[in-house]
Amino acid sequence: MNNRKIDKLDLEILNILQADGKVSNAEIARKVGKAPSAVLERVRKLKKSGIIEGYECIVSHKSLGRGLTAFTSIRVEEGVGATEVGQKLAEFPEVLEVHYTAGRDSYLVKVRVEDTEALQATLAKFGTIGPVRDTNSTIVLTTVKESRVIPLPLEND
Amino acid sequence: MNNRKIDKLDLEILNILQADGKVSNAEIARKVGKAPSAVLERVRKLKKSGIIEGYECIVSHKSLGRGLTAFTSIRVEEGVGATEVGQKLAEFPEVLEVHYTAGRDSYLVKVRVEDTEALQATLAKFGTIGPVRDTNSTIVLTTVKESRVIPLPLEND
DNA sequence: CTTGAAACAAAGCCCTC
DNA sequence: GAGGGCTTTGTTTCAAG
Repeated sequence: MNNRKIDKLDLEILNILQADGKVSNAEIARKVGKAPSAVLERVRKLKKSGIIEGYECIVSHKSLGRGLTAFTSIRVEEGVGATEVGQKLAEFPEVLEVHYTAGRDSYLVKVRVEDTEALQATLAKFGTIGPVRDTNSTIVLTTVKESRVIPLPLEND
Repeated sequence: MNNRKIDKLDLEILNILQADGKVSNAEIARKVGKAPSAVLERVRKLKKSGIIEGYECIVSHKSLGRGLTAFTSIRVEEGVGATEVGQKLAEFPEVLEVHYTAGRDSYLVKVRVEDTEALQATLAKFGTIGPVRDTNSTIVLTTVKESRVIPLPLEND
């Protein structure tokens, strides 16, 4: 979590990488008009400082029997133990996201499973976690957009 | 969207790629005990058939002034035009996900912005979309897990 | 940040099974 | 059809300026 100074060239590189995580350093170098070794050094520093968190291969969940996405709001017993609940929720492989949210003490999790039957099984597992009071699921019918690309300001900070 | 037959070797390759989107074909080949050219051919077919959707570079939003994540439920006028609303929502760069959900006619969107002020501005923009009735936002305090890695069954289909 | 050199990987071809 | 081995091209990586 090092807070390095990010300049315009870093932002350019990050934008190119966000558009396609598989571009080679050589091609980034061509696009920004610098030598490949210079770009390599930048990318390495961005990775080391935690600004680049990693690279993910996006696999089609529909093609692989995980066609059902649901968002489940989970109310937990107020007070202590809330953090551990989040950790336990994160351990389920079918739970892709775990967010602790404001408002009433609750988590919002994104679940990706095969069908409604599997969702029911997952919700039942949630119920076995101690401080979990109740759950409220919203089934996704169509996903129009799903990305992690964040807009980067192209001026300096 | 070709429905090819996925065998165990494909699943192994996908698991390795999901764990690290930047591994080289050569290293995958070493791990699965096959020649690099064979793995390359598999990966290409997986990409072509849509099972591999792409590769994303994950950039730390906190490091780059997008520290606020919110989930906003958007009720829309029932009936026609619902799809266009989803498309319009997806055009906002700060809107990372757009899901059309069951229940009442509504979208669930994930928004990533700088602060609450920016969230307010985004919500105001949502309001200018014709069929949008009202919005309901949940602020994320802590994100415990955020991934797109789906668990792959290691037996054949 | 650039250059140049060496190690490595990608991608195409041809061969075998 | 699918994988193994080879070759060429391009990329990564390091050292030195």
